Amino acid sequence: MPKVSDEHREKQRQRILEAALTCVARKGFASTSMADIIAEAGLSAGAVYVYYRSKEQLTVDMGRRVLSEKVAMLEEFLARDEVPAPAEVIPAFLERMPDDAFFPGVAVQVWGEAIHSPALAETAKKLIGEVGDHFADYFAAWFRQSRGLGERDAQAEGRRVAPAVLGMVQGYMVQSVFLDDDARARYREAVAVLVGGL
Amino acid sequence: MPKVSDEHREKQRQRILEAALTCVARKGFASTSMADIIAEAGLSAGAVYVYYRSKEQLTVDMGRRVLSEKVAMLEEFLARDEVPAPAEVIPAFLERMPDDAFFPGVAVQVWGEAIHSPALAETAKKLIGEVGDHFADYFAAWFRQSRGLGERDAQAEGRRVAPAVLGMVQGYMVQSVFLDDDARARYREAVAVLVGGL
DNA sequence: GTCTATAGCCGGATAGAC
DNA sequence: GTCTATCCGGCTATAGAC
Repeated sequence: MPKVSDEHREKQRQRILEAALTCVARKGFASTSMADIIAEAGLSAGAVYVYYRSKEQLTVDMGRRVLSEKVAMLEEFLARDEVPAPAEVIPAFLERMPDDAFFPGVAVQVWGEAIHSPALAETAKKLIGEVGDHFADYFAAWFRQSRGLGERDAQAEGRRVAPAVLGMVQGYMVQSVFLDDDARARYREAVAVLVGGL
Repeated sequence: MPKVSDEHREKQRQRILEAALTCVARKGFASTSMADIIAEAGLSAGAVYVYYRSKEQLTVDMGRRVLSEKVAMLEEFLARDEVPAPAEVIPAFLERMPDDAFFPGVAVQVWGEAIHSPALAETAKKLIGEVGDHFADYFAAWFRQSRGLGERDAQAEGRRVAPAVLGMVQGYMVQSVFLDDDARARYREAVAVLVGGL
C-alpha cells in the first residue's frame, strides 16, 4: 500500500500551496517567484518541483483553491431554509468577503492571469459558473417564497437575475482593491437598493 | 520655439502607446515585453526609452488611455437630454463595450497589475471615480424625471445607486473575458431586470 | 525525497557610435 | 534622436550528490 506516500504527497502539496498563497497575498501574483514560494515553504527548489512540475500547475491550484473557498462560503450563506431577503443576503455576503487575506486582490489577479493561461481560464470559467448556479438557486427559493411562484417559474426567474448579481460581486472585488472601507460600505448599500426591488 | 520638438515627442509617444496596446490586445499584459513593443512600433530600444523612461510609465499611460476611452463613451451615452430609462441605457452601454479590441481583457489585466503598481492604482482609482460620478449624474437626472424628485434628493439617490451599477459594469468586463456571446446577452438582460426596478 | 548548485534563458534598461 | 550591441539581474527548471 502506497498510502503513506500518498498522504505525504498531499501534505507537501498543501504546504507548498499555502506558501504560495501567502506570497501572493503579500507581493502580488505577477511578482511572486518560485524562489519566494520555495523560501516561504521552507523547502528547496528540488523538493518543490517534485510536487509541482511547473509554475503554471501551481498557479492553477492556487486559483482553484481561492475561488473554491468563496463557493463554500456562498453555500453556507444560501443553504439556510429561512430564505432571507436579497437586500440582506447579498450585502452580508459581500461584507464577509474581505475577511480573508487573499481576497479580493488575488481573485482579480487570477482573472488577469487567466487571459493568457487556458488552464486557468478553464478553472475560472467553471467556478464562475458554479457561483452563478448557487445564486440562481437562492433567488429561485426567494421567488417561490416571496411571490408564490411555481417551481418552474421560480427557477427561470432565478436564472434570469443571477448573472448580474454575480457581476455585482465581481465588481465589489474590483472596487475593494482600490477603495476604502467607507466606499465599500456605500457599495453594499447600493447593492441593497438594487436587489431590494426583487 | 521648441514646437516641432514637442510635436514630434507627442507623435512618437502616441506611436509607442499604440504599439503597446496592440501587443497587449494580442498577447496579454504580463507576457508583453518591451522587445515586443519596440518591434511593433518599428523603433529601436534606445529610441523608445527616450520617450518612456521605464515600462511602468508606459503601463500607466496604457491604463489611462484605455480607461479614458470608456469614460468618453459613457459621456456620449449619458449626456443626452431625453434621459431614457436605466433598463435601456445600461444594457446598451454594456453592449457597446466589446466593440473595441482592447476591452475588456486589457482592463481586467490593468486592475490586476494595479495591485502592485501604486502609480497604476492611482490612475485606476481616479478613473473609477470619474465613471461613478457620470453614473450618479445620469441616475440623478433619471430620478428627477421619473419620480419628480428635487435636485438635491435626486442627486443623493443617484449617488446612492451608482456604485453598484458601476460594479455591474466591471462584473460584465470580467465575465466577458470568460463567457460567450449568449452568456453576455443573458447578463445584459439580468442587468435590465435589476435596474428596471429603479 | 531532499538538498545545493547551476544551467539556460529572457527580461528591462543602458552605453556609445552615428 | 536613433541605432546596435550588450550588460546585468532574475527567473524557471534541472542535474547530481546525499
